[in-house]
Amino acid sequence: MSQNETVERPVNFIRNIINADLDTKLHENVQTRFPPEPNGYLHIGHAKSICLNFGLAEDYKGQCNLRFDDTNPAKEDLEYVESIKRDVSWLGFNWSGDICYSSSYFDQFYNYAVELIKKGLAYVCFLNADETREYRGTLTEPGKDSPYRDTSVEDNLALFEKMKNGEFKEGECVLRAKIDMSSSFMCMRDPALYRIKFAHHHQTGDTWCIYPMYDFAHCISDAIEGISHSLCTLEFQDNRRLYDWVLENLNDFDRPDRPHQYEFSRLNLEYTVMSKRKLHQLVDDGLVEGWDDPRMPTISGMRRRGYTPASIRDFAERIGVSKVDSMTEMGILEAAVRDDLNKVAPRTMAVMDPIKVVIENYPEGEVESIQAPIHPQNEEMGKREIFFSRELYIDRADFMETAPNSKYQRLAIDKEVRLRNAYIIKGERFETDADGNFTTIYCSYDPETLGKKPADGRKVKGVIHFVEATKALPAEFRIYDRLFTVENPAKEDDFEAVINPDSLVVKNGFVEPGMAGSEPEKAYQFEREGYFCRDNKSANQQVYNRTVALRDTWSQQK
RNA sequence: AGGGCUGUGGCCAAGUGGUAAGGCAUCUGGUUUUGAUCCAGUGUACCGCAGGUUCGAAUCCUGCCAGCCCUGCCA
Repeated sequence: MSQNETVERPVNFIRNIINADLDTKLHENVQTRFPPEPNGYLHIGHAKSICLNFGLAEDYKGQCNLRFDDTNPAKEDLEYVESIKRDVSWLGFNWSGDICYSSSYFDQFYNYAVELIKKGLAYVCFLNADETREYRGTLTEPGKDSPYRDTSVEDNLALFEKMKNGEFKEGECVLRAKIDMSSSFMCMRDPALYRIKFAHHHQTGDTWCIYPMYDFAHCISDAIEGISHSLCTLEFQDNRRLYDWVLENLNDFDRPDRPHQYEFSRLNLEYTVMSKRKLHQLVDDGLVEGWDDPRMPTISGMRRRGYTPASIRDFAERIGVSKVDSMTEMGILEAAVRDDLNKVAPRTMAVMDPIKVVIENYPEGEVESIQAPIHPQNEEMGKREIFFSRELYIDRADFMETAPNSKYQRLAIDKEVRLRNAYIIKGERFETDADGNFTTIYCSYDPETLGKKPADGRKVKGVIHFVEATKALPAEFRIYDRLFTVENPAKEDDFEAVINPDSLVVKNGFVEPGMAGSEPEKAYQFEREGYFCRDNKSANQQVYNRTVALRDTWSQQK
């Protein structure tokens, strides 16, 4: 085993390759890169790639670049480069050195294209898009050579220069690699290397009117940056032949330690969509509030929802890396957040669907202060002040007139229950409105049960949460659920038709007064309910987003 | 015979010839002023199927089946 190998992380096929390359001294160190195209917001699938690339660099004491793959100005925008930088930083990763842009290598790409032309390996082709498609052949039939394939090197050089100088119209011609029109790899049938676009580029302005294609730019960018292991997703497996072809035909890069591409499977998560196109569509069609809607699988959405960087990194580690097309259960993501939040989230109580409770034997006008632990398993987090008085709120779900069975542990008439952090109370009677909904529950309390069990030894198993009515702060709760009703919405003809109508349910209730100064994005556990954070877009109001509910083994049992 | 990949318990995923890790989920106990957490325990996995090689195969060979990707001047 290589001494460079670390023991903490789970093994995967990429680590095996790296270990082998280090052992054979093919590479001295590990250099990776995360290469997003700035044409949308990052999502949890990107997070998997970010954690992989940056994680590898960290573990092997190598480096990882953040490189914007900005070769198509028509689709890209500065807004996206800003959001991507923000998301990567938020996840806790530091790119090595300055941010990289493929566009900063445009001069070099141009020169390498000239090198290929001079070697007779590239030519300017005037076939239009339709003709090119016809000439390409099909999956089962070879293509045929372009009539421009045998243009002389001198003419190609001149033509390519004219392309650069804007002497041709958009779409009039492209620079193509001269490879093999009968290759079984479609991407090897004389692929386009450069196309004309009179578009303003967010980095290079109007300097260029020709832009390199992904397959030409990506491998060279990797090589320029000295990337050792270039990791991408499965759909680029065929493209690897072109990646290799380009580098092997360029004098600067035709060497054993040039970058090599390895492909892993992209993340698919149940009940959501991961393609940028579909995510764009949800935003554009107004089906969600925006890229950072807490129901979106985007990094910014998850952040607003209350996910932490630690939980996302842990998730990435838990799902591993392989080449299998897979569909990951939401449960793994949820388990990862719960594990993190359970440790760090201060506990507090919130009543999201309030019913008034009147403690009839409690003195009128009196408000009692109680010190409650901020985290029952972690004394060091200290205490918080909560209140108790004659009037309280409990959650509607915690009261029934009569217990349905012996397992019922909540409040009912003639049944005792513990109020979390406070006294044991007993249901006495109730009032309803005209529709039969409970409006007020009248209870009695046992004054000898604050912080202790009943002296007579009677058992009170149930515990419900509450807030004191006069000091409670009104708050809005946004209860989020899966965005789609089916496991794999991408498979639907119209994925927007299977959006979960209950993916957001808004409730209005109360939180403890101590929540007045709660920070946006900071995780709290509303005891017995779940993990919540103050919405980062509603800073002046008491608005809480539910990150994830507590694990519930009870409601499933019926 | 287009080509490239992949098939290990419900979901992820180790394993690369020596007799199937781990996580999530499930279920069962215990603790508990969160039906949470925590603790302990819990799986007959025909290792896609069928042959073959071998003392021995998830691992090697052959054939088959299934799924995903490839015919953008997108990435």
